[in-house]
Amino acid sequence: MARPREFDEEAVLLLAVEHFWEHGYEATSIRDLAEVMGLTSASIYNTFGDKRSLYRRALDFYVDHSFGDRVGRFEGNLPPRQAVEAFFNEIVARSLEDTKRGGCMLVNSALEVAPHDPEFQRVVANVLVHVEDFFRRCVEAGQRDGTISNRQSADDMARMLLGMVLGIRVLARTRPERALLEGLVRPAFVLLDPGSVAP
Amino acid sequence: MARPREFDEEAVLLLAVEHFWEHGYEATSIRDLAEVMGLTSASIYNTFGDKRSLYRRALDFYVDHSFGDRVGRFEGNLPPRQAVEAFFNEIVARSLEDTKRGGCMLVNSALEVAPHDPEFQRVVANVLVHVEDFFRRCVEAGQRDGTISNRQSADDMARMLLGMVLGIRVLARTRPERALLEGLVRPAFVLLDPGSVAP
DNA sequence: TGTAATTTAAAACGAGCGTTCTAAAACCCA
DNA sequence: TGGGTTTTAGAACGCTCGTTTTAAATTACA
Repeated sequence: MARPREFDEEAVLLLAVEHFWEHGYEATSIRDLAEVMGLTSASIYNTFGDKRSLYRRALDFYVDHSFGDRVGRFEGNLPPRQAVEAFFNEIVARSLEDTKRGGCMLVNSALEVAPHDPEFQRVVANVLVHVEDFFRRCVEAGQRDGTISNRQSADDMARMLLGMVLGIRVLARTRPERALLEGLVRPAFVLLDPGSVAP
Repeated sequence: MARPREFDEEAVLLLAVEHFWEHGYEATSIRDLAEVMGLTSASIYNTFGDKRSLYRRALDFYVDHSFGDRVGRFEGNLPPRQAVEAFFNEIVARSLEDTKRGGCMLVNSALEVAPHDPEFQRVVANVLVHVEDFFRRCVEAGQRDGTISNRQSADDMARMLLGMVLGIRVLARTRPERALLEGLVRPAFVLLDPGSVAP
């Protein structure tokens, strides 16, 4: 009936993700994207709609393949305490090998796009809630099996862990130093340790 | 000899700070700034040079009047443990009353400008080092006077506190919820408590 | 009071922006 | 093989960007 596409939609979307991830929303032009994706602007608009819609697709793709994937791999496959530690170790490792200096696209979106765009604010906040929930489930399970301290509420522990993740991702983008990032998580892990007793 | 300026340089710089702070670098145009500052673009270029130089001046101004001011007010005037707590309490309070959703201009710069601009990377990293040093001095002093636990090294404690600050400022921009931010800092304060003993 | 110096106001510059339009090209089914 | 449909390529649109220019306005000092 009609002429078929000459490209794979997911493949070019991934290329868009990588560029948005590294350069952000405002600093990326449609012409930049066309070059990186190997398409003309007409093909981009035909396939993804306008720039904002493409960014939305890119962000969703990123979230599914980073946070979403990570939670899925660890939860259930690891004891809760190890799941938390694995989550942090992977984020620190990712941050240290991030030579493109892209940081975390979700955190970047939280600061560049979300504050003045209600839709993106909702999307970003929703992901952060999911990460917090993951931490809370881990902490609750760890408190039950005795691998995580129950001196603090699971709610507060999850909140703190969420804050640490975000702090790591900000720090990593201007000071990607191993000693700094690894030293940062040590006290958090100590706080998880059971057996600490108030004076 | 010559016609004098019709405006106060510091006053209009503050107006530029407020706009950059809320909207970021890329999304702010010279025309936006001219309107906000009540100047023509020619006056802006005469006084501050190009857009990037003005942003640099604005960021320096912001840092001096937020982090710099805060460290100066607390260190020396408060016992070390209280200095840390006051620092966090003020940041949480600021974040919750931040109706403009500007977040922290330094964190914004760390993610938008610094990654691809060596000069700004150096500036931002330098400020973060100063904040970390402030925390380290507080922890060391607190460990000496017995108000802060010495189970963790002052280096690691300072790193964690720095990470928490950045995490709060990111979270506050998409989820400015009191329970979240206040719950986030509670475990950190518990970690500071002396008297906790390993099992 | 006139002249040199500087700041203003406002127009103008070229470049790049997001987006759309016009044709030509490529395919499937009749 | 031809007609209908979609995708391509690339020019084009109007607009805004950062920055500069031109000329009028304003001052201090000779």
